[in-house]
Amino acid sequence: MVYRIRVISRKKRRIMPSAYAMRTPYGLQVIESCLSCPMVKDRLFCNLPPGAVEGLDAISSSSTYPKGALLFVEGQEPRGVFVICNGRVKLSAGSAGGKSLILRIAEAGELVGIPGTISGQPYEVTAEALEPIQANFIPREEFLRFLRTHGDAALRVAEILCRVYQATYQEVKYLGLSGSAEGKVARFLLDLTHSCAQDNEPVRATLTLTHEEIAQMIGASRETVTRLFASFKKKRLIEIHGSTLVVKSRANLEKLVKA
Amino acid sequence: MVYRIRVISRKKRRIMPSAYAMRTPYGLQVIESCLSCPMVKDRLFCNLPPGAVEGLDAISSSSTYPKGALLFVEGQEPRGVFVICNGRVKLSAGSAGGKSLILRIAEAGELVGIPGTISGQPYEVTAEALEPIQANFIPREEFLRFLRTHGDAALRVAEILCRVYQATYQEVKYLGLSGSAEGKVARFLLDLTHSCAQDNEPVRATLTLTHEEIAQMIGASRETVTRLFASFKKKRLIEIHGSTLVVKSRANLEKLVKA
DNA sequence: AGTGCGCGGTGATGAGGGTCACGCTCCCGT
DNA sequence: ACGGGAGCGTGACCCTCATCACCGCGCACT
Repeated sequence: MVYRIRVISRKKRRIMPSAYAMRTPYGLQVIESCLSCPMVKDRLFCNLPPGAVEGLDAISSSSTYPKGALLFVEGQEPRGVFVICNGRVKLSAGSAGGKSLILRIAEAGELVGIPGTISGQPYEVTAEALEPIQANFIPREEFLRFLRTHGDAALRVAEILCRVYQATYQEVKYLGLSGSAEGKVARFLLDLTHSCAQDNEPVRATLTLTHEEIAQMIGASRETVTRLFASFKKKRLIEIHGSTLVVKSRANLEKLVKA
Repeated sequence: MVYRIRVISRKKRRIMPSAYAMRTPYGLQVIESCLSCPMVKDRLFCNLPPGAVEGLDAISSSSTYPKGALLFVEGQEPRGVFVICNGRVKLSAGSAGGKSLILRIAEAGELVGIPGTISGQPYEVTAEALEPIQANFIPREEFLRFLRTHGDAALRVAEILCRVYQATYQEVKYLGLSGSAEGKVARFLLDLTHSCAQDNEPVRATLTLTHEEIAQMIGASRETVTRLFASFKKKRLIEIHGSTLVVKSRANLEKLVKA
């Protein structure tokens, strides 16, 4: 049950989604404010009264980070909140003993560091850029002041917090409710292809995480993940070609989750 | 790894904290509104502008529930939010297969069911009264309308959501980061006596949960909890007299957590 | 080309802990 | 008084999975 971090160093990522690739050198500010760029997932602050978005723009500053950069680390005093413009950010928790657990992967449009920023408690997780990313930073005090004067934005933030909570809750179900490692991997694969609804059609997805990272997400060892992937392939449940994953039978995977 | 529910029926609780004991028959409304009664932990809606609390009073209705009553169950459409006036409420998640996992125990003054109410997603957990309780219910629509018109209350709700998130995050650390069952139980005991700060003085606490429930909180089997309690007693780390627990050495327990 | 490193794949091994199967002690209801 | 049920205690068994120790591959350097 001990998931030691085998490698501490920055990982070279083999798969680099070209959409996110940053051609600019580190530190160069490319977009003035990405609050105005399309927020793919959350659309956090749209539908706000006129003036609100401008107010946000005024207090936020955009910058880029190289792969492996740490936006903040566990236990740090909360400085503020980050809005991810593009790229993905890994949120993980460590423990004394070198174990590490990935809570979620934040994607473009998501907020990172809100719980700490709202509550004033130290950041509970460590945020690391999985790729070169661009993000907006909003300092805590300014953000809180903004929320106090824009009640509807506060409600929006509450909704976002719900989503963060939901993700964490998912993690709990991973770790606690799926009895076997087999069930966890199965559930992970189902979550990956969650968006595609049809039940028994083969579903494609892109596997952007290493076995090691998957292991840290579901609370298992790297070897177990490798072995179970092999086992699933043998059972014709999945296929893997390069970095694309094909789920052949969602129904059968679901059976494994329940078992 | 399968924590089957051995017993489904309502449990008779041996320890009944007299402070919470309801002398009134089920259904009788005792206090008109408990929003005005002391909110021990959260003090949720104090410091709000005049009129706000009254507005909340107007849309909330108080009632009592017997031990074992379900405020809501997992998967249900969110009807609204509950404010616990006294008594404790168990929030748990089940899985197909009879497994069950306790996420947290909500106490007097806490809100129950907020994530669902805010986000509109079905309740993710089941809320069951551990004792006869009294609670205020605020319907979803009214609550949202109230938040929209009272921005500062929305911010307060965001803070409360943070706390809910924190609790869930704790749970994740239980399940994922503490390698052995021994570590989990040790961490649980430390959390129990969390408030008492001194490090090596014996600390007293009241054990209100059964071994089975503790097992469900930390993701272990009932037998393991029993065995580890015995082991800790043998190692002079703790003592148990009736329902009171004495932690002799927090420092040594902390060593076990790290291991 | 050579070398290093990150990553995936696999076998052997062992222990931790889940499960089953009991027995015991309270406490409650009748 | 006497079930009966809920909760605790404990022994035996055995399966899962973490761990260690390898190897091979491919990419990115210089």
